[in-house]
Amino acid sequence: MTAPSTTRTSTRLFDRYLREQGLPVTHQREAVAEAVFGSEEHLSVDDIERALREAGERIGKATIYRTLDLLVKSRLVEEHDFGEGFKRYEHRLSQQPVHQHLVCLECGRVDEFESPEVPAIEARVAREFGFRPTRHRLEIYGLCRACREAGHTVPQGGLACPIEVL
Amino acid sequence: MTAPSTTRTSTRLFDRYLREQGLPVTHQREAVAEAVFGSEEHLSVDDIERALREAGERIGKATIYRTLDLLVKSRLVEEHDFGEGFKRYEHRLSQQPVHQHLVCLECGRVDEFESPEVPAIEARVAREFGFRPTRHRLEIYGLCRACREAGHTVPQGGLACPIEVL
DNA sequence: CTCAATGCTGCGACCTGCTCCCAAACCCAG
DNA sequence: CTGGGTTTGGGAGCAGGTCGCAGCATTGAG
Repeated sequence: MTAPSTTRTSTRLFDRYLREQGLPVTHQREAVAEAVFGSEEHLSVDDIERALREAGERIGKATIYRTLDLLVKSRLVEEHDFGEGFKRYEHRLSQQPVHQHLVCLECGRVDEFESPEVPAIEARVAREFGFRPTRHRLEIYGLCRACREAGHTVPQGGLACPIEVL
Repeated sequence: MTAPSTTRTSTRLFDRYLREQGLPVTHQREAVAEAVFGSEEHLSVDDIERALREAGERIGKATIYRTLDLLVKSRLVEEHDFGEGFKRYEHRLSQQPVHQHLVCLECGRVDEFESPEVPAIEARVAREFGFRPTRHRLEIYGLCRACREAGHTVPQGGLACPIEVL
């Protein structure tokens, strides 16, 4: 694993968080943090385990899960669930703090986009429902350019228009 | 289970779908369909099993899952994943065909709202990324009015503003 | 620097949601 | 009604994720 200076610096931020919380700064925690900060992808736990193994680290999966919880609590890392049956993790440094996701149903590629409309939607809903929003997610699923140009299609095959069929 | 006429009518639609696909219309399939069409909630598989048991039906869970797949394929039912570790199912009759969700982090209550902004967002993203959208989800998580008034808060406790701390 | 106390680690057992397998039951065309 | 292909059900199996505990690393006090 290449560890450019930004990765190290990010890990220091996590170290600081741990100390602020009175938690021990352990080698394992730093290794997991480096793995996450060292990638710009949306990593599965499996990806993280593999990266650690390739870096020569031997860390139990329980520890990986526990450390990811801490990283999420520290707000340095965001947890995502794209409905694949497992979670993905993405660090929040060097990226727009708020962004939405574009998920390709064919190849699994995830792109990010900004949506300035969302805060207004949140505000309107908060007013109408007396709801206090803390976070949101907007995901668009479909075919990315590459898969579309490769001729892939998303299977549908349901009723043409179920509600009007009656 | 009370089965008002709309529920029955919905089940007929499903029967029609099955016949169109050359699939047998079985008692079990109709019972699962009735359970889903008979509720306005966002049902977990557990909810559905319970409803069937209360209705005196004894149906294996494999059959429930298989039937839910068919209901989703027929487009009469929508599948949701609110990040709880399991799926929820909601029928699509007698409701606005496109709507977004408001999920309370305290009590799990799910409300629905419309968001006319979303189609424009989809169109913009399609243009910018060469992406062909097929579906989307917009979910806002937070505290519903009742939980807010009951004094609940959502725990946060991370770095105040991690990125600027450096 | 040393040591004790605190709390982390890692292993494996466990849990949960969900899928697979196959004999027996069922649907439905003829 | 009968035959043949499909579905069903119950349990085993699978994958992601959590838990419990003995042993050990980190930390802060002295």
